[in-house]
Amino acid sequence: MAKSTLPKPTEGELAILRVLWARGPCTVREVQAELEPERGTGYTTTLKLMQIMLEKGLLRRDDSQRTHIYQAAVSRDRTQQQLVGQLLDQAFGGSARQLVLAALSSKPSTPAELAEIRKLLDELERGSR
Amino acid sequence: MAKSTLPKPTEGELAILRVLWARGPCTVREVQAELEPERGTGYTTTLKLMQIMLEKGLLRRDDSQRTHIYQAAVSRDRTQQQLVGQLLDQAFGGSARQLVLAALSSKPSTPAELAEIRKLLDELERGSR
DNA sequence: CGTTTACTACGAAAACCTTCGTTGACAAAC
DNA sequence: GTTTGTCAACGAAGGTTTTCGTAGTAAACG
Repeated sequence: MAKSTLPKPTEGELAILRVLWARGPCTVREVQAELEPERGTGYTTTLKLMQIMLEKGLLRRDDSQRTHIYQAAVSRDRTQQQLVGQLLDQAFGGSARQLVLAALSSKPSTPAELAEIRKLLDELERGSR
Repeated sequence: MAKSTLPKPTEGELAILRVLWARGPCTVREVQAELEPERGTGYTTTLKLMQIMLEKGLLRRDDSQRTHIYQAAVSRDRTQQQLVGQLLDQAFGGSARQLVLAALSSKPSTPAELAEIRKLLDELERGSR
């Protein structure tokens, strides 16, 4: 290991990662097309951001063709865990219970979703860990 | 209402809010003393940050005495909800279940804590919303 | 009083993030 | 082969965050 030192993605970077996680390897143009409606930024903005992310090690790219292909270098799960862990420390004093409470009350969950979370608890308790 | 437009606290600001939430109204010196070990920043840094937070509306202060007394102008619950809601959208596509999963696996929880969360679920289900 | 101490205010510097205009290279179309 | 369009690279500007040095001011003390 050695990847613990990967920087925390910024808001703009996270938007790009979202696209790459969902669609797999993409060109800048594809990412830009996906993001344009929601962010309204131009092509060069997205390009620049992705180049910076490459330098930071958040993305990888294949530049053997004229049109470069980018992909995420960090996994979704790992990044989500990093972000939530950080929030846990910074805003919740490490109390997972409080975080869960805030999460569930910030957005009304469907009963189905609550049931799923309950199932999750069962698994966690069983497998201890 | 009208407070929905309060800015999202930055990392440094959050550290200050943590202290004020825990200890109630404080002088800059008190906040600084609390933060110094963990952040290593000087007195004027903390002061400046708190002054900026005052401008942003994140803090209130009583300056009737020479030594000003600051307190949080945003509630802990509300801020936590704001932050977690944002993270939910930006990194979890709105899936509370995934966020809870990440939270619980990012830090091993004690069985006691798991039980508490379970109780929380019960309450949420009972009281709906 | 005059000196020391404690505190706030101000300004500026450094780092980072976001944005975009411009340029040059390459390829496809005519 | 020239024109037209697409793409990556570069650099710069504007904004925000974080940091601190310096200076001014009120209080405390002798």
